[in-house]
Amino acid sequence: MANRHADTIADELEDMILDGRFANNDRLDEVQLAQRFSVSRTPIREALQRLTQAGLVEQIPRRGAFVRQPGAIELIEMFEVMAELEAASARFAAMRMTDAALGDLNDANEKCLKAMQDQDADSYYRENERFHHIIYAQSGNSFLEAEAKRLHRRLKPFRRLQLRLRGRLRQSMSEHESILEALANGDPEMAAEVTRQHVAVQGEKFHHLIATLKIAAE
Amino acid sequence: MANRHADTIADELEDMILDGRFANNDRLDEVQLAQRFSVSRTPIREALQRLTQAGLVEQIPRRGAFVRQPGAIELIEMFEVMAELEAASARFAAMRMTDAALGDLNDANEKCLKAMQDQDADSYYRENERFHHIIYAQSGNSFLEAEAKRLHRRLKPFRRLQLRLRGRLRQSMSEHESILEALANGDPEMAAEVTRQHVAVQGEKFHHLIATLKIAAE
DNA sequence: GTCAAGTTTTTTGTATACAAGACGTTCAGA
DNA sequence: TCTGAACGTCTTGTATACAAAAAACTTGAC
Repeated sequence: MANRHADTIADELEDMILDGRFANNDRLDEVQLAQRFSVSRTPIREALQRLTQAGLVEQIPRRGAFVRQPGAIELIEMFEVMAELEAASARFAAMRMTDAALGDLNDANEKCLKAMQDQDADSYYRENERFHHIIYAQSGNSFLEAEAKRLHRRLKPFRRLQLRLRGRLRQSMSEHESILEALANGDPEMAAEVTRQHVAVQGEKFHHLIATLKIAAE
Repeated sequence: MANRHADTIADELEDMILDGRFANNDRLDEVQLAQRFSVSRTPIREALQRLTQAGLVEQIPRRGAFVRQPGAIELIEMFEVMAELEAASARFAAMRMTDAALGDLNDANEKCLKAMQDQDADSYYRENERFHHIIYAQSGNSFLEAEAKRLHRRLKPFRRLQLRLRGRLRQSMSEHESILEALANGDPEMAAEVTRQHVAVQGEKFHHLIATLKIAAE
């Protein structure tokens, strides 16, 4: 986007935070990071600014930058919004998408199915992501696509978690089928509703998961 | 958010861009801005980074920062997304909102009506904004509220434009009534649908407006 | 032993200095 | 006159220097 160093540093830090390599409220020391990346504080500060804007970091004046992992409530809220963005994408896609794209979507879904049967988690994630990204793109609304991708990426590590729940994968596949059907039929309302449920249930599953973890921790 | 100078400078520049005080593709010279704000380039650069993240400015490596006014297509896309965010807010609000908030909403709407009768544009804008912000807040989803506010603010100058169209104000008021009714009845689907239309029509009106301007310019 | 005020030490925020890439200009050659 | 390459200037990106504010530590009184 802008400069070379600050740019790549921001990306790396973003990955590190999203991968959970920092605990919540960890302080990101500028000089430490500068040494770690072998640059001065300037590009580090620019990177931290970017992460702050992205909501991954909170900067408190004269205090420093702290990683800001979303809490349970905020995550549920984010899943709710994600469900709406996906539902909107699907509604538009039902009206606007090309036959070629529908073919791609089918392809992604079949590969998802195959990955599930092969117990190939990495492949499943990749194709599942492709499935959803195709829908965003086929909304015919670049702005919506960008917003959906942004939030999708933000939620990525948490989606991974909830997919571990027993039976969730199979259920998810069946939901994909319904989405495909609605899109193929060009039924906007159905596509929106089915997609909303598909994503919303992820949020709920996630909720169950953390509730379970909390109980287990007691 | 972070530091004092860069912060206020970013806000000022944002206002200037949103107010249309810069033409599209205007280059924002760092030293010029630094002199203008009586600071060094450092806080200017931080401000520009923020504006870039907000989508108001495009930074091209080794070339500089350019103001990036959204084109007609992008604006229509943004209105489409705004309609979805508002519809989602309204759907949740229909299920979650308090009686007190419903009263506030009624109050805002009545003041809108009065402002329209008084031809008091400023007052109308203020109360209309309050009306919508109440709905965001009553979605019970802080994340959604924040996203809606962000986009709402971004579209502000363009909403102003389209409201100048003949008869739009009266129509807008009648749409508000429908929204209120759906919310009062606690009907999520109706609230979502009516709200979506209310905002979507703004996008369409805006489209008409620029089409008209284009014709007039020929 | 505890609390508080003063001092030292860190750390952020800003200014300035320096390096390197992009653009414009000029001058030579066809 | 047009093309193109070398030079010079300008601007961005990064490093460093400095100032101010906050945190941490010391010291003294109770």
